[in-house]
Amino acid sequence: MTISEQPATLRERKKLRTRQALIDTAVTLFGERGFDSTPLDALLEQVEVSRRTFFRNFRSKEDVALTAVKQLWDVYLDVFDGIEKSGPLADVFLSAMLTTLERMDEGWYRRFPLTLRLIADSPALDGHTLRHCAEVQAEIARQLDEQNRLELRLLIEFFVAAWRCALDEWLPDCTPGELPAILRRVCSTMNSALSLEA
Amino acid sequence: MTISEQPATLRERKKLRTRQALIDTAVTLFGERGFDSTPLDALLEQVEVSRRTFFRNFRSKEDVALTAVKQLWDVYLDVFDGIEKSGPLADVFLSAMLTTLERMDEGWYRRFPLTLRLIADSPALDGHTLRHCAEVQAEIARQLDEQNRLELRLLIEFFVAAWRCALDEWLPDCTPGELPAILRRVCSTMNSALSLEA
DNA sequence: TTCCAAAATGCCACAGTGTGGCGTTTGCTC
DNA sequence: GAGCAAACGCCACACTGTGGCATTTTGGAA
Repeated sequence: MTISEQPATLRERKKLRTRQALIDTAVTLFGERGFDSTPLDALLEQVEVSRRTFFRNFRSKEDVALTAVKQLWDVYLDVFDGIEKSGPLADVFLSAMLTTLERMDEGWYRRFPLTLRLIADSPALDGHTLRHCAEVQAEIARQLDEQNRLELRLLIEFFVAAWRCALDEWLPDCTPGELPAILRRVCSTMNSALSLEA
Repeated sequence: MTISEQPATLRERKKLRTRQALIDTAVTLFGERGFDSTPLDALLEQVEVSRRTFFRNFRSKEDVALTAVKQLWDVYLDVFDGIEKSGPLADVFLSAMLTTLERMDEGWYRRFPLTLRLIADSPALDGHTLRHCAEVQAEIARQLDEQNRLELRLLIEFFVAAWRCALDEWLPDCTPGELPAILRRVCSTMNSALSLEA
């Protein structure tokens, strides 16, 4: 599961409920009417919250649409933090992602493909996602801070690139069980990609 | 040189002059006062053009700030289109960029470092740049359309990642002559990065 | 030189996003 | 039930980006 904490107080539960309603409604609504062509007010009206409350929960319109992506990387950073780092780092990055994928719940596997399609259709969302990936990469590098800064930085870039490639291959079907296999295949292709001939 | 065409007609020269004034003023003004905290009106007032004319020349506030980046990739795509593709593709990508760097003029080498600093300070600009890189990558892939789609896609991702790493290493000094050497060094590190151990 | 058509510009109004102030409601605690 | 703090809704505002329309400027041709 991503996060299954049960907040004791009623107030926090209520707050979480509207937050979740905003997330769910956003993905479906933007999916139906398009992200760019759907005013934020349409979402607020449907969930029945004021703009003020929305912006207390999310930084931007893009933020709420990309919640599934952020959740994934949050879990990834958590998994990566607790994983044993030995052997080839590329394998560590990969197995951390495989573990992460196992932790995500069914709700996430429903929302994530929808989010990917939103991203594919909206340059603004794509830019936001890439920027978020960059932040995650910086965070990973911070955790590993070693001497081979350049090689480490490159490897992180390569892995995230492989992940995005895997998502592109997964996008048409989006069968949850196939994603790990696709990611493995893409990662095993990395070496031969570097020596590709024209 | 990037583009040194002399438009015959006075009208086009005038238009290019205001366009160039917008570009130059934007980089310096945003550099002084920050991209996010500088209203577009400040730029328009300084160059003495209306908002309407600005948006006929540029798609957005980010667009004008990132002109140097777009110019680079425009030249790169042009160089890459005419280059001989033989041997390791990674070398082809690298030499195309080296040729591109030789083609850029002094004005560009003055604006480009300023632009890089703007990007480093503004997440919005960073997102726009990454998105633009993605479009360039898609264009390169389109030119090469072969059978090994996955390996090709990965290699392109890796090269652009290496380029961004090189820029990060170059950013502190920004000595124009050092960039090719840095890029060569980063590219030669790609192989060992993949086999990095924890 | 003069006149016309096209292009470029400026002005105005509007939609949409995001922020801050401020009063009001709601839930927590005693 | 009373007091308190958190969350909320309403309002006004700044900024970005778009479209309509009148005006000026320029290129070209009579």
